[in-house]
Amino acid sequence: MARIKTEKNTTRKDVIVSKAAILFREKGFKAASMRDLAESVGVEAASLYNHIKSKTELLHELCFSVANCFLQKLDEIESEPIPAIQKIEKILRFHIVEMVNNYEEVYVSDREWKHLNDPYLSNFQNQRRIYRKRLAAIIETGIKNKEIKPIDAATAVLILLHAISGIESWHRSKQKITAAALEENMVTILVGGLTV
Amino acid sequence: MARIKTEKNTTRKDVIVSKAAILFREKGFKAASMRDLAESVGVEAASLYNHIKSKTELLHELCFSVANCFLQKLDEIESEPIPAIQKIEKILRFHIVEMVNNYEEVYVSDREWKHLNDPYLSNFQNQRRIYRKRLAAIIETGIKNKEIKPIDAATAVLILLHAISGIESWHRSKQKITAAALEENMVTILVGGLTV
DNA sequence: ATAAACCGCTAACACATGTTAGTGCAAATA
DNA sequence: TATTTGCACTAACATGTGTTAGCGGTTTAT
Repeated sequence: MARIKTEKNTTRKDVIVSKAAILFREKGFKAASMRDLAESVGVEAASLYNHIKSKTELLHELCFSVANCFLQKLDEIESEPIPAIQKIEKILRFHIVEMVNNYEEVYVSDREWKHLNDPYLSNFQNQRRIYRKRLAAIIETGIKNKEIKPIDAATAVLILLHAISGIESWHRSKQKITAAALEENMVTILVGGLTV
Repeated sequence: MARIKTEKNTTRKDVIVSKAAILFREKGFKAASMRDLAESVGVEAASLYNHIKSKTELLHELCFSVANCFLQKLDEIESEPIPAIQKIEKILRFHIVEMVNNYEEVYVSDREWKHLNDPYLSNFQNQRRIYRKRLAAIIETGIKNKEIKPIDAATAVLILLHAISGIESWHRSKQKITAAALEENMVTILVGGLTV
């Protein structure tokens, strides 16, 4: 009957959500059972329900906390008075750092959102669509200003975002280069690929 | 008691595998049930087992047929007497075309292989690792020959492969540019990003 | 110290899952 | 035509699933 151990400023629910992220990443949302999660938290499955409403609630929390984090940063960067290509680079770096540091959450948000239920699902998809449109708009500005090659902006966004999700492979690989080196390499290739 | 309809030179198993690809892509392997699959084939769930051994067998078939296809092409391109950067471009174009044309299969192979069981799982992971090493070797040759920027080859591979898997978004999007335009844009950005 | 809130437990549920057994019709083969 | 094989069906099973009910102890607040 040992309680879930919490560190300072974290609720027991936080602990569960964060263990869920790890589990959902490694097995996928559907394949991860509440009994698995319970075991990794150190408790019986039914006990989880003293803290959460349902399994999907865990997915909501993960998906939307990640989405909000990126949206907020985009707001910030969009309003800075710098060239478009620098905005793109900043956003790219932020994505990379987030993917490196909050791997589990970001990965789950990226790959498992399909299993959200409406209305969360449509909501999430909308947010995502709008986010990409805003990125595309920045790129188009850069193209107008001759900072960026005249390419299809939507395609560029697609490449950027998916390349970032490739950091998953870096996380899993044995001989990792440092996170900083990874970041520089990615920026070199991707920003280099966009720049005129 | 209507039989599964087959077209010329396709077995009933082929029909099942190919419906499975569609289903696995849209719901994920775990979330797609044999009853779902049966319905999409137009038959009762139990009837599927007259043609296949198990649900995972479907995943084997999909994953390894895609993997073999790419391996074979790599063999071919590797032995051509052309500069490294051109080899990379050729492979990239091949990946793009495959992802555009055999979307379901390639996507499933890329995202759902986690749910394979040993020994298939280790096998697949090995093939994948080796494939990436071979791509990295080509890039390293290109770096030595001053065709390609001095970047970390493994990171470049990771970006290339994941960028390609982003074609998923293109498939889903409403206002698609043409497949040919997509290919050119991707090559411009990615090969451009690698080239010195 | 007493009351109240918290929280982990056992037991159980309703249901979906992959899969097997066995039956009988229809197609292919002889 | 006769026979064998192919194949779809119904029924069922064993297991894993998310989740609820209700008990009793522990921590927190009064």
